[in-house]
Amino acid sequence: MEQVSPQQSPPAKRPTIADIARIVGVSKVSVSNALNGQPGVSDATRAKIAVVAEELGFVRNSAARALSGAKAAAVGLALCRPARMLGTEPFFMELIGGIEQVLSEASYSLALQVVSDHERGLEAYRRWWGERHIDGALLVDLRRDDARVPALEEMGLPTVVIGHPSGSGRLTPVWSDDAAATRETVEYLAALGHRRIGRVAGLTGLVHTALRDEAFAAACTDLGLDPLPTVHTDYTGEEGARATRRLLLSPTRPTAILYDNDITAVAGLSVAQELGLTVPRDLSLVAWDDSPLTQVVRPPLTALTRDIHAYGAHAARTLLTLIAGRPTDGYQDHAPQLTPRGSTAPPPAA
Amino acid sequence: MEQVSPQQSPPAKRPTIADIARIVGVSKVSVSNALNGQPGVSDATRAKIAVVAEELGFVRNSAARALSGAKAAAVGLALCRPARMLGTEPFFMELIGGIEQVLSEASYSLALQVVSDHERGLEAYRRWWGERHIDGALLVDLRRDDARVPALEEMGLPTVVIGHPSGSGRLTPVWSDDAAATRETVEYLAALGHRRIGRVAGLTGLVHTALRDEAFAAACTDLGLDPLPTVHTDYTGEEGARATRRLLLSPTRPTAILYDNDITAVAGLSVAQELGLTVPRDLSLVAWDDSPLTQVVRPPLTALTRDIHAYGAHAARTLLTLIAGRPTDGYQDHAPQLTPRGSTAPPPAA
DNA sequence: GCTCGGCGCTTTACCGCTTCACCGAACGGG
DNA sequence: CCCGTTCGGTGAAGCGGTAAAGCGCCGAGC
Repeated sequence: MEQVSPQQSPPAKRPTIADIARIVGVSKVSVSNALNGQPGVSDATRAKIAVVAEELGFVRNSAARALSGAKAAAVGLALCRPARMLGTEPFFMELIGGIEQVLSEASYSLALQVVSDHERGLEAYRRWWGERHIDGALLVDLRRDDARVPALEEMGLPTVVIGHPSGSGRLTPVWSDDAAATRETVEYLAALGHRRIGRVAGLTGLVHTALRDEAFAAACTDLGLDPLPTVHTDYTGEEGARATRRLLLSPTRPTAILYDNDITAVAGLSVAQELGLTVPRDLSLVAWDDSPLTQVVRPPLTALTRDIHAYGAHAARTLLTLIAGRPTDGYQDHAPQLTPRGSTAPPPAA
Repeated sequence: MEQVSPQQSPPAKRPTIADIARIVGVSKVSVSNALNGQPGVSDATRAKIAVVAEELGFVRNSAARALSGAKAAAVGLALCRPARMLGTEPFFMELIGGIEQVLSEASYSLALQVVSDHERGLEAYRRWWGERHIDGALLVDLRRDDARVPALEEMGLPTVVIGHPSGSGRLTPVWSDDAAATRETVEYLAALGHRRIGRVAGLTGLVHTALRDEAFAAACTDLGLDPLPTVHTDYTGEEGARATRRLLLSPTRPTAILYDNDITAVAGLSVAQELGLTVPRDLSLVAWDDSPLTQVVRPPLTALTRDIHAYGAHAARTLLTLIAGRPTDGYQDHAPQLTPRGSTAPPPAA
């Protein structure tokens, strides 16, 4: 080989705690302890070590750290939604924002994977955990009899379920009381005089959809309202529009509709206007989840407001507690609050 | 504490190659070689090892692997936006969806951190790279004279910049031609007869905002249109509304407005309607970036459509190429296409 | 017949860090 | 003055992999 040695600059040997130890004149162990704030090192030594580490530009090798049994300082979240749909839903970005805020304060990072279905999501958790890439997991979009729950339980991966305790098994839940909010909304609409209330729901199969379905039906029954079928959607504007059209063209047209998210509600508003209905005179609308969207349309939508950012933060905080080995029973967030705006009013006089 | 012992199941010791080796009756090294497709293992042994690995549910420990010099199989993305704003912008979730899709096909994961400013973003990259947590990075929201560019260059971290080459230095850019799209839009509006076109832009300081500003100004000059001031916003609905109000109440009220994102455009539509203007009769609106939002409002908005999902996918693919050590010049995506809808029409007869 | 080379596998030696067991010196109470 | 404690610190032993070198064994070539 007469080839010139490749220009591959030498891998730039990074400084290790051994280097620091040699320079300062102490053992590796002391350096490790000093850098991790562990006891057993005098303040003077600690300071010297800090200085040398700084000037060497030392960065600890987390691989080695993880190998010796320390934490990975990351938690995993596998989102099971068709990737293209995520963009439309403010919910997840807000949730992630809240999660991130808490994690970054603890210097934890978030491993995020968007997967097509729950099996692949489970695979991701399994891989991350197996590789010791994460110390804990967050689970969302809980389904009835969700296979991921027993699987994660068995793996022994500290997990926080963002969803109702009824589906979280022995995993730790962080949830809000959707049933109460549903009931409150129905009562509010009934108080305005509505007797035919429609519901455009989210994906069947999701635990919270079922809970809202039940609470909605129960509330209607209790208040003696005419039962209307609930229409399920995939949360997109298209399906929201279709569902609304279906409800409004049925013989028992509702005078009010409760939507499971903001996107379907906004789409529903457009459909109503297309059909020549004036909101809220002819039709009242309520959106679940408030977002800038609801206030940007005319009329602004009455919405079930909750602080999703805080919700995510609570979940992250609970997970960190769990990872630290401290006991926690989970966290019940505030129920969403009804924020009346311009899209609700008494029904038209029969 | 008379509390029942917590369900904390034991840390669930995971199988290692040593376990497999013991069971199969070979050395760790043979297992390692077999599992990695290295030569030096007979097919028979290889098969036995595969079987045992499978039934043990073996997952290789990437920490140990990384320690011995292999890849981390992850890339990093630090988003520098106030966390609360993310939820409102479909752009990022779509982008992340596209990135994720490509990464997950390659079994790469995405390390995501939402940070408050660019310095902290840089810190995240530095930490990840130092810890060998990532093999490459994605950079977004490029600023003029962005300090992160030289820093990442110096670190030697393979990086793809999602943004115009003019700001990406020696890093690999993936971009689309915003200037062309801006010009096309102005020409379209001018062809309709508009002579006073307003612009509600994004954050000053971002490279793509500046590029659009320049292209917009140049197009107006070339076409001999009346110059109007560009109003900058932070992409939120509130600022979009304020900017629109300012433009519409100015003595030189524009007859058409071009917005830098969908949220501000939708907010602008509401403001126009509040002020008693009918869109598109009295005012034409164009949104940059199409999303379900633009089609859910009335009238549906004329928008600059681009496939953000694909954009993210291209970026991820380019980064993987870079990481693999194969050469790449970056990738120029299609320029956004103008999709005319109901929000644009000729201006009112003067 | 003896060397040589390749195959299939093992042994050895780390990678950088943490945990564990232990140790000497200083201190302080009885 | 002695003994138990605390403090500040050390050395060795891995964590789970991988790279490199070594080692029988076999068939081929001179």
